[in-house]
Amino acid sequence: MANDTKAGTAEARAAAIRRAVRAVKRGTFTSYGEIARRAGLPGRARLVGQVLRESSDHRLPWHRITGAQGRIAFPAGSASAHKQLRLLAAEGVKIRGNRALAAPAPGAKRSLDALLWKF
DNA sequence: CTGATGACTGATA
DNA sequence: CTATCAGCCATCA
Repeated sequence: MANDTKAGTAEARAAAIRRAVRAVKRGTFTSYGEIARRAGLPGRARLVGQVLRESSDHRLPWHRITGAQGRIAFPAGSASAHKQLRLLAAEGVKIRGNRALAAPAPGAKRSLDALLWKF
C-alpha cells in the first residue's frame, strides 16, 4: 500500500484534537482555539468544531468545549446549548446566560478579604 | 475551480 | 452590549 506516511492527515488531526478534548479536566472548560493550539493546530479552531460534530459524543467531554471567553457556540436557547450549560453546571461551572464563567466575578478584591477571612 | 457554510477568533465601530 | 470584517480551514453543491 503506497500510503502517505506524512503526518498531518485528517485522521491524525482528529486524533490529536480528541486527545486534547479528553484532557480537559472535569469542572473546567476550554475554548476551541485553545484545544486546537494544544493539539498542535494553532488557528484551526473551526476544525475542532468539525471534529466534535463528527464525533458527536463518544466519551468525549464535548460540553467542556466553549467558544472564546466561555461563550457557548450554540445559539442561545437551543437544545444543544441548554444541554451543554446543564452539563457544565452539573460539574460546578458557573453559568451566566449563554456563557460559562471560569473566574470569579469582578470585584474579587472584596472576595479576597472574604477568602482570607474564610467567609 | 468557485462560492457558501460552519460547534471559531480577534479587532474595530 | 450587538454588528461587521478579515483570517483561517475542511467540506459540499
